[in-house]
Amino acid sequence: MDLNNDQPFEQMHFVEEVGLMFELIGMPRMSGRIFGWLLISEPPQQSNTALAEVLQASKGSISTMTRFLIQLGLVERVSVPGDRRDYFQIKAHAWSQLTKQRLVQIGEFRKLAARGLDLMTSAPPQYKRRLQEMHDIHAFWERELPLVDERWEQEEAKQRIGKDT
Amino acid sequence: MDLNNDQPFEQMHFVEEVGLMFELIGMPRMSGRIFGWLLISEPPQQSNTALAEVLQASKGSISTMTRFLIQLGLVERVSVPGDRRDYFQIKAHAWSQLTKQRLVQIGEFRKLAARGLDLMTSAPPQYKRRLQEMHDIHAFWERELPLVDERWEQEEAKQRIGKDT
DNA sequence: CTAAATGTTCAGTAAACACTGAACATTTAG
DNA sequence: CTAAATGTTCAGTGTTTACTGAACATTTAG
Repeated sequence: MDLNNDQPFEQMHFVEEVGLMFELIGMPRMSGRIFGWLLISEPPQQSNTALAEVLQASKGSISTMTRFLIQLGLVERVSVPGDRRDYFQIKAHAWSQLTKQRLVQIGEFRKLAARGLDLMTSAPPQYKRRLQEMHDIHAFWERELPLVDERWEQEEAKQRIGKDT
Repeated sequence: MDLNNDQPFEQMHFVEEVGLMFELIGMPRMSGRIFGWLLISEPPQQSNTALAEVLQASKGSISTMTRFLIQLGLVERVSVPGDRRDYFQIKAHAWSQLTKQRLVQIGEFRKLAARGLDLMTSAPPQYKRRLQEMHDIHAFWERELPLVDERWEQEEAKQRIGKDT
């Protein structure tokens, strides 16, 4: 393990754990490390160069992965007048973005089930149940997910009252 | 592309699409192919040998991936008296199983956020917002997901009335 | 018993993927 | 203009992962 940097061990451990978590859900570990560091860094804005140094990673990797995180909607690029460096920070409502992504996935699964049913029009009804269930549950979540997400946003807005912005 | 089997092109295309979908969500493509075929096969029960033949895959791969699907709770093994082959079929309520898996993941994210907040006890409050939001939204989903899932099971039970089992 | 059929395990291989580091592009300062 | 700083792209490399095929185990049939 290369600990040739001056970050407290616990912070780097946290970063590594977020990396492993991201890997678990099918994303590059390095994207998780970046996200992890952006969760705890002070200040929350960090430059490409700073990230490369803290995470002991190549510029190329950082560049690719920050773009990946931006594309996911989890991170945003911020620039400061008179400073040509780009800074990155966690996007507000990053997690709702992920929910929206998930919604697309659910839609794909529903469509796939529908296409499967098309292939089985002449099959006995009990053979179609598997696909029918797959179709119906995804159609159900496609309806419900946005409603729950909306409730979250209302609840969050309520909490923010009295805590300024 | 090896089409050295007598399955209609459209069925194999469907199988391949399910394979790609599984890959997209971080699972082995072959596990998706097996699941895809089990969605449309007639009958819904298929033996290890039959799967290997239809999908043009090795016995080893099929053996490993069926166990993987069983472990996920998506597929179950069924045996027939007087037939020593094992058969596999899609499990009823397979998708609710996946929801339960997802719930565990959400819990892990919430805990991770909590651990992050522990590292920042002495940081200025506005720096803690990122982690606070991460924590709160996951705690929210941890409460809501089981409720929505329960509603689905009720709705499904309603639909089954009049359609026998 | 042997032979055939079914299934699992695992070492080795092939393919996919993350990551590095160098070359290149662009901007800013002087 | 040049030099330094920042950022991107991409070919090559190393690692991880999926997959194959062979050896082995187990069951059934004859």
